[in-house]
Amino acid sequence: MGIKERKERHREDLKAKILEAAKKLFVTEGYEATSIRKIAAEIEFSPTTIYLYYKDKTDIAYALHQEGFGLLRERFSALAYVDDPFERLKAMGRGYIQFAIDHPDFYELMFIMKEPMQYLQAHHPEEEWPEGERVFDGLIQTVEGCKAHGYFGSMNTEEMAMLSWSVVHGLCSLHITSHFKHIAEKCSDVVIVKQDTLLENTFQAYLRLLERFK
Amino acid sequence: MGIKERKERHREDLKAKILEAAKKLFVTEGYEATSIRKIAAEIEFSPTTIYLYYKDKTDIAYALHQEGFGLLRERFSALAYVDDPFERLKAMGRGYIQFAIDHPDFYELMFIMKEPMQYLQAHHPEEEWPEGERVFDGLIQTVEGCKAHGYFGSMNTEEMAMLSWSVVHGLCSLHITSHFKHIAEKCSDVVIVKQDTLLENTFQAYLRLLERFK
DNA sequence: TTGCATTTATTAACACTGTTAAGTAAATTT
DNA sequence: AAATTTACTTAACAGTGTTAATAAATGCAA
Repeated sequence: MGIKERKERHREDLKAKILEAAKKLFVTEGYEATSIRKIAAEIEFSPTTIYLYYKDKTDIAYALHQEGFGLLRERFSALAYVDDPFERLKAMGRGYIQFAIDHPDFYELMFIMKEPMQYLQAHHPEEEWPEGERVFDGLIQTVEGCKAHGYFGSMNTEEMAMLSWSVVHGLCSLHITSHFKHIAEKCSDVVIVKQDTLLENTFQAYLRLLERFK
Repeated sequence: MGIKERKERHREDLKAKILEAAKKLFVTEGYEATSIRKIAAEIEFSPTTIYLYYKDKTDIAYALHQEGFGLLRERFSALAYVDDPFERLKAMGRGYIQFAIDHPDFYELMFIMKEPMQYLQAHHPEEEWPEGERVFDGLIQTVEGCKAHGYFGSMNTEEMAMLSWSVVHGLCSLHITSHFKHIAEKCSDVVIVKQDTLLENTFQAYLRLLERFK
């Protein structure tokens, strides 16, 4: 009974091809400009065929959102071997920021846009955002490790993780939406010139704050 | 020569009426659902008339963005009389968070969406986002006051302001885009139940961090 | 007051968008 | 060989932002 399997394979192939085309358009032209019709043209199928493989556009958005998390995890995977948890926490923060700079469109899809989360809520209400949880769990464990090494004495682990995430996300989010750019000129204290270093400096200010807790 | 003035008044009136209609739709149905045609129907004009008063849709987005900043400043104005700068800083943070909870759609337009900033860049490249700068200046001055009272000893003022903004924006942004909701369940340490208190608790964790600097 | 010019608003249209219902052709099963 | 399922397409709906061309209202000079 290999026919059914061959068909299933073919189906998976086409689904992957659609996503590949969507990704290509998304990376080069952004999410809004990535229309169903353009994806269809890219793979030389009719637009309605897309709907046989993806429920709607938010479904594709979520699939791309998952791709983005794959890239982020790839970056973080190298940090698993950093033994000192505080060093790891710092490196995670830098890695997160660098990811946002390197892949602003993916970052937007993963942490700024509503569409992927809307899809999750609408079509899989039972599942709890596995991609996000997986990364957040890594953060929780790192913070836990920091506590074991004498950092953040009285602080709640989850709150500390949440705070660390909020800091770097706040920075990345304001950077990507170009809110920073319009405020950065004010902060031209000779030192701060490049926008990226403003991100780094603010993040380092946060780290200095944390180090006080040793 | 009062005719020209009367016309100008009439023109301003209609421009205001358009914005009022846009605001009404925007608040009740969100930005995406606020179409030019709907705004036009609301004020009983043809859709193209809108373009005689606003360049394009991002122009309207920016006008609403300004309205939002008016609301935020209104909230902050009451804090000008809080003498202790650290108390003021804390209150500003809480006020900012509460604003995001009370007016999520405005918050989105002000700090998450790209459209208003795009309009600013495209049509007024010389101006430097006056709304944002005005609020940020208030923050800078408050941080400066904190330093004068012995807080944040060695820290750079701008970096400290940036960090404070990033923390609260990170929290609000993740809250509004409903990224928190899908992670919050994991943090159900008996204590943390409501999502809003998770925001408050994380913010307080940040404040505890800051207080160490006294 | 009449005729002309300017301002203001409208109609019609372009080029798109996501999405669905209905129809067709090919592959598979009976 | 006939019937049925699967895979895909065509046509269409209902909307979007935006612009060019046109009509109506207004102000001003003769």
